[in-house]
Amino acid sequence: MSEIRVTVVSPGKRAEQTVTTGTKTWELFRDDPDVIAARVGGELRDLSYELVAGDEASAVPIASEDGHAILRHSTAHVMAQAVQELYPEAKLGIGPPITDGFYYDFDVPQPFKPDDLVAIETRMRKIVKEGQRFVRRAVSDADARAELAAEPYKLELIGLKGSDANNPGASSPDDGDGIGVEVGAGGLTIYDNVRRDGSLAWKDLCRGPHLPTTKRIPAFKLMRSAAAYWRGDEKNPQLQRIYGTAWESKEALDAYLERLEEAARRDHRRLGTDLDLFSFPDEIGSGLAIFHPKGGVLRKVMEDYSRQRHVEAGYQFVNSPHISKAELFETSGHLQWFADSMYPPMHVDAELADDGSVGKPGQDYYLKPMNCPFHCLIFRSRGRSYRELPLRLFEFGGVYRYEKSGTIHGLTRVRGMTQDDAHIYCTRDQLHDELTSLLTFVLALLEDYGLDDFFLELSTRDDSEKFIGPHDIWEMATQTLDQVAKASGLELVPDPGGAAFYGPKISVQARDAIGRTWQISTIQLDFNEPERFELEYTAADGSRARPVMIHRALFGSIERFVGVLTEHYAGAFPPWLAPVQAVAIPIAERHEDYLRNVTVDLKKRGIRVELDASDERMQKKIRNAQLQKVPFMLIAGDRDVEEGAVSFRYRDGRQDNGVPVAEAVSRILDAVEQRVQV
RNA sequence: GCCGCCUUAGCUCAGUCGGUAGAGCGUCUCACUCGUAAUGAGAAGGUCAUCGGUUCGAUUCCGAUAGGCGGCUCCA
Repeated sequence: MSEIRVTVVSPGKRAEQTVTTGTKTWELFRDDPDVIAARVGGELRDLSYELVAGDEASAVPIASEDGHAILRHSTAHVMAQAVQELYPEAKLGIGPPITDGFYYDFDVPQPFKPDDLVAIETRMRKIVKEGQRFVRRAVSDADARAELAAEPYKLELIGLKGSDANNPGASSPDDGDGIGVEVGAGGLTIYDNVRRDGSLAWKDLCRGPHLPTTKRIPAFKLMRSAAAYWRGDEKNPQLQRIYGTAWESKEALDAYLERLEEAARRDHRRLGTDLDLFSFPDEIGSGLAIFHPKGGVLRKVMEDYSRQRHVEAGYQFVNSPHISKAELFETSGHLQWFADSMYPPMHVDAELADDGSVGKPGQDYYLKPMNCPFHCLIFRSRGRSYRELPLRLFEFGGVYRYEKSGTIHGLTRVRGMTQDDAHIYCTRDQLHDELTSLLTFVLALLEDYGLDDFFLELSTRDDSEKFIGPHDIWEMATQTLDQVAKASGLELVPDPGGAAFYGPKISVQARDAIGRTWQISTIQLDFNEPERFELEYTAADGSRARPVMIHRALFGSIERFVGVLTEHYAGAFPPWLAPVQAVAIPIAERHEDYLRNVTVDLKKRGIRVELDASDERMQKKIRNAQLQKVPFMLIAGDRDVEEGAVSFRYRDGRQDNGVPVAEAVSRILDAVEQRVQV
């Protein structure tokens, strides 16, 4: 038996160690029960990994990011075993860890019902209790095929892995489709689940690594089941997916569940009702919102401020109708590409002659899904000079899209919306500067709204045939977007192949209360419509040239932005946006007149203030204002009236007593003008 | 669009193993005039989403439609 040198790496420390050959990784970390795996030479390994000379190993604690992923992946295996024990006909899809949990897909004859999940969870607890070991075993492709002959989806994955050699981009371990979790870049491995008596309980094609045993799963819970298309493709069969979560302790699991409940409390759909902002009456139709007075004032403030900023940024304001003849959308191309997601046409003016023959053919009118064709017509309405460029046309344009029913979601995915839409026509030479200033404009505006939980996504073309337009402008525009985005210091997520067919795009992706992302701002180049509308301007040398067109929306849609902002602030909007900025609360009825004067003064200064003269006790009035998340409460009783003061209460419970009325007024005005949160 | 689940008062939800329904909050009325998150009493309010079927009888069982929720796909 010989000896080898290995290095144990821990934060800020490297310790060389001599061990005998055949030493397993777990022996390095035997003193720490929280260690469930190791990173050896950059690769995650099981604790049963046999060390070789020169290995550098660091511990992976269960509560780390890697540790969570391993724990959840292992829990997914336990779930799959439980499912196949209970439903032997179930075929395995994939089962990767995801943010805060894991899922596993199954092809089963009957979708899972809520009771099934309870049964599966019970069976999982039994498997955990059994303390089955996860045992890694390398297999050849041929052996894997033989062993997994009954698992058609696994066989397909093995086939995909084979094709990877020729097509590295097909499915790498890191492209987020979960397939890499099953089949790594190297040779295939199978993990056996082995009972304490040595018998084989279950096995799965898997890259690993895993926990040493199922006993090391401290806390887990199955969350829900849902259908998912195999390999994410609508044309493939739908599998039944079960989502679950797993944590290093019962406490961590409870904290996570509490976090979900907290998120539900900030859900804009709930707050929309609680704060009386908006609603979706069934009578109107799915995805069509009405804004109540408080939501209306929120929108008005947003729109007013947006208009002001657009004036400053050199935009011109235009308007266009909500409907148009089909011809316009044939010219723009929208009908060819997006007819399915447009509301069907209104056929008008058709007349039949007495003999039943067509007298007058009539016209098809469509609700507009986009504002750009109208703006192109404005550009084309007369001859344009290079001196007018960049021409920036802005409109709060109402558009309607017949989104698939299953995608409708509160204000964040609607069928009728208002875009803060503008189209910029410029020369190629102006493109770089225009994109640069645009992105600065976008980010500044988002900052004004206090939004900070977002990232940028750069959608570019790939080599496929679907993209049109000159390569050099694609390249230049993509580079410009990339440079400007990187200079912003924000996370920039590449989205290769995600561009629209007619141009590259940069978008701002905001996260909602439970982490779903929604596109808000977008800046998009369009090499298509100037062509289709034959847009031209006269250049300095008298020649005719085609402008480049930029689509851009900052809120994206006002509706979605209201939804995102509502969740961002959990309904506690900063004073400048708050539907009601201050409530005056008299301690007794005799203090009403005094406070009424204060509110009159505030209203004159443009503050949205209400006097609560209801028949309630003042404690109840404070509670009501608190629940409505009103930023400021001005409370007055005998002492305040005597002193010409108010008790100035913030919605977080802070309070300053005896604040002179003038100071109270200026505090409110300042907060509103500075657009600060309080 | 696909899969599953759901729809009872303005809101949040009980309930009826098939015999047409309750609570809390909110609303209205009255009393109380109160010092920092719920004063008390009373009243009104529901064709149990809609339509069809089964049944002596349907809010309850079945089907369809609409709407919602969670995913998947999609998102110009």
